[in-house]
Amino acid sequence: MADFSLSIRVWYRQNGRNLPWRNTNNPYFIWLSEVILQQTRVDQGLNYYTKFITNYPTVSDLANATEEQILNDWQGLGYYSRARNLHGTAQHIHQTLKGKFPDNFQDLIKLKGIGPYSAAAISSFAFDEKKAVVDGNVYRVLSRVFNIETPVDSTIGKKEFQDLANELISAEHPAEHNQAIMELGALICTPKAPVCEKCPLNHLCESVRLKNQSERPVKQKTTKTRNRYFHYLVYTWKDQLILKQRTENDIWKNMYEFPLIESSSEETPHELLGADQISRLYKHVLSHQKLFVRFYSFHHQPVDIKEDWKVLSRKDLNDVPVPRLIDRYLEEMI
DNA sequence: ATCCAGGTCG
DNA sequence: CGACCTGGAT
Repeated sequence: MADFSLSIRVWYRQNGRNLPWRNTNNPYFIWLSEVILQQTRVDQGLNYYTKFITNYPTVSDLANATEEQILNDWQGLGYYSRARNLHGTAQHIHQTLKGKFPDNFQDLIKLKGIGPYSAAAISSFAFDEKKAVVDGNVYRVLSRVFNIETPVDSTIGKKEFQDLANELISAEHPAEHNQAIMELGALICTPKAPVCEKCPLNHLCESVRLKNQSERPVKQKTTKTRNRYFHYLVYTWKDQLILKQRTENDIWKNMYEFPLIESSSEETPHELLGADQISRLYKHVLSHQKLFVRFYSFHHQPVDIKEDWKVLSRKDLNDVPVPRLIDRYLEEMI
């Protein structure tokens, strides 16, 4: 199957996008880009990548920042554990590893926030190690070209696809091969309406022959979601308002929100009936939860300000990391 | 309004 | 193996 790698690499040289993280060998920059891109589209990730290499040009800069600063710059990207792990790993590299960035797959995968995909990506892109990446794009390309029905979200499937990817990767050009297969998945072998006419693999693709592209890849899990009912207390007076940090192992850990009453129904809790204003119902969907949210404004100071409440003025809002839901409400409120 | 994509961790 | 977030497509 030397044909596979050569075909996609030739195609990639002609058709690959020119993205900023492809013009560097700096492992720190590549690490940043891979973590940002882990669950994010390129279009959205671009601005964050620029922001991060500007604000934190070296791993030491990242290590010396506060988690709050990093979460704040990460705000809006979602999956905030990525930002917390990024910070923790930067500190680990800066302090324990004395600033020496791990330079091989085995050491990279030990780091918090770096799994098999990212370790393969960084080790191949920055150090030319022959490690095959397997991400969502690769699952799609391989399941179609080889007509594989094993569910990609099963333990057995993960191994099967990783093994196949390992067999296909070019020994001489592992980095280019990895870029090429992912780019093919992103631009040609797309989830819906793949552009098979332009695909360099169409002559050997089993899904093209069988016309079953829409049935690949196979996934088994259907995610269950639960409903939650949030009632936010929005105290505003003069230029001040109150936020509180989420510290539990729950959604949005270490991000800020208004003081919260959570209940088991959409019904307004009685202690909030005296609010000066009640917002519309916001529906906010997460991967495993659907939030039904109302904001209850009080145009005065709270009677007692709890220990863990943070009083701040509106101009300081930019420095506090908040989830998209809170950000959206603030935009509408102001 | 509903559906879907996407790596890592505990 | 279930949980984590958001935005884009339909």
